[in-house]
Amino acid sequence: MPELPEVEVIARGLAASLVGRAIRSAEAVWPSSLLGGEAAFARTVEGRAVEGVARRGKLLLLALTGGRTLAVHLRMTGRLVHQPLPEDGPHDRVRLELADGSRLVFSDVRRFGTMGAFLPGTLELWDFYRNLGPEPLEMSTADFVDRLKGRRTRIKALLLDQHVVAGVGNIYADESLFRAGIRPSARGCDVSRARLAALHACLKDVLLQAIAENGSSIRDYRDSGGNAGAFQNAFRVYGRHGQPCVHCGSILLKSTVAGRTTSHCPKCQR
DNA sequence: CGAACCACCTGACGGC
DNA sequence: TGCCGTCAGGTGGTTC
Repeated sequence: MPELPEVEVIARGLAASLVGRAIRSAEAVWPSSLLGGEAAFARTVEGRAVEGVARRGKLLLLALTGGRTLAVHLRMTGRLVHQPLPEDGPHDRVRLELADGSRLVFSDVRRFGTMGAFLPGTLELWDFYRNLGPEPLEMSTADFVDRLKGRRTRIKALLLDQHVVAGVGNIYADESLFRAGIRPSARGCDVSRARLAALHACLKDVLLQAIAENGSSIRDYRDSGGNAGAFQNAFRVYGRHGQPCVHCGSILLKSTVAGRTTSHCPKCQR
């Protein structure tokens, strides 16, 4: 569910409401959602205060006192919500009771999401974290182009590969490729450097616009305050197969690329 | 190296 | 009403 923009919105919301608050206790309603054991998790976070909230790719990173890090990957249906008035939900997986009586809840219908607590210096040992590619909003266009240019893989699969670029998912892959006029099934090596540079610009544009609109809510996504986003109203291709292209009126096609449902315009994207 | 599958889970929706 | 197939913002592993 949440991709880079949604995770960024959540991180900003949590930074505003959580920094300075201490974790009194941790309760794992569904311990399998934790990386590592429940006891070690509780031991690492209990008594620690939140010093800052950041995002890396689709990962939420809460910096805790003592150099510890609480990392959360929401996968498809995860939510991380700060509740001033704690209220149990049917899909709560981990509940963190804060010293002021509020609660930080990690809930996740499909249970794909994970939460892990890391001691100083150990986050970098986690394969998923260590192998993340650069941030699309921070990397140079030259670096972006280089990472896609030499590859025979389909360009949409490259965008979705978190080792190539971190944070892009199905929505923003389709939307950025449409804006750049590139077919999702084109191979990286078959797209010119100029068009790859244009793709980087379009990707940054669409990510920034989505962040400005509080992310995209299709069914499950909610920000840290439990509110929906609005960028779903700005989709040009995602989920619109069978409907007319906003640019040329051609019927948008549906296909599968990298195992994911894909929508594109046969006329505007080459 | 690349692509096509399956797996992990639950819930919503459409067809019959 | 209810059963069944299909699909979903992600990632990881296997096989060919």
